[in-house]
Amino acid sequence: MRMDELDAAIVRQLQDDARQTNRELARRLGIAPSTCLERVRSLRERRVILGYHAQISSAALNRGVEAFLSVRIRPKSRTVIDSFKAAVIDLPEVVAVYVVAGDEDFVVHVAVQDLDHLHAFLTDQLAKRREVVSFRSQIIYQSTEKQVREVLAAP
Amino acid sequence: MRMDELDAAIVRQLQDDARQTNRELARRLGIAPSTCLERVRSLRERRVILGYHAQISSAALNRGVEAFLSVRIRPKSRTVIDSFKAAVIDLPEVVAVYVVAGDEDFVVHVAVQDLDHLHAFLTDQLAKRREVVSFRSQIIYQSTEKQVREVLAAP
DNA sequence: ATTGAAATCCACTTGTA
DNA sequence: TACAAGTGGATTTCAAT
Repeated sequence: MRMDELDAAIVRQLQDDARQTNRELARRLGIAPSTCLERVRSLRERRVILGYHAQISSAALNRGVEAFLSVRIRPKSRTVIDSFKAAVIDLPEVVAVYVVAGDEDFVVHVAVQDLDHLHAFLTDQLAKRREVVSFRSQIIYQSTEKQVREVLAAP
Repeated sequence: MRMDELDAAIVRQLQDDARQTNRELARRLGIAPSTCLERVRSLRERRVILGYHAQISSAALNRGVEAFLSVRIRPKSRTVIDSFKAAVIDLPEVVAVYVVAGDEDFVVHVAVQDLDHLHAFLTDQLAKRREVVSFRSQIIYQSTEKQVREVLAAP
């Protein structure tokens, strides 16, 4: 289950470009294509690589406005938490749901076409729920995402 | 630049699995492989598809603890905003940086090995910066991400 | 585990409508 | 714009180390 330097390099490469050919990947790492293929297969089986996803322009999907909504709910019982999470993730405006510790209980990442739709979502979908005590909005002006590199364990 | 139903279907498929072969993709959509290839190429050229990325298990990368840090800075000048953003994105603990409107100015998504490292990051890296007025932490217990589907424009 | 070689499969181009 | 067929190249398997 442990990752060596080669696994880490493969992971870095595939995070950067998941569609590069196996040959190209092998060449960059200085190993044989068959070895590379076996490594990648193992990483998938060990659930180090969880999947391969195309990154899509939000604007092209007609979702020009994104926001984080930090939501406080009550009561904080498992059933209420689970049902809120399940209901919210199914809404088409929602991109991601995070259960968090802090002032609020959830962070909901939404992506909508414009500010009107954001407002409509807040009032018609979120505020209407009885378990929602309060929420806070953070409209996203810019976002920068990075590759996640392995943290080396102490030797 | 406009997307039709076929483009939307391709985008959905590649969000789900970016490594499926062009033939497989074509078969699912009921079109010829050459047609499919041309469509995908066009989507890349039009910057609808921005890239292809492997999704990696945080735990496998030795980053078992994730958090959102909402940060207030001062002054809110462009130079300070830009330099804070540039400095923070380069820190290895940081996964993503969002410039936001709301109570705070930034949301910083971090992924670290454990709570000790989170605390060290907050005190040694974040709180030390002179432009940081205050911040708020939300530790992520669970996260659920979704596919983003196209919002259809009104006909 | 890693490899080279063989066999299968696919990407990409071209030609046609 | 869509398709079918062809070719060069890639993926994948496997025997050997």
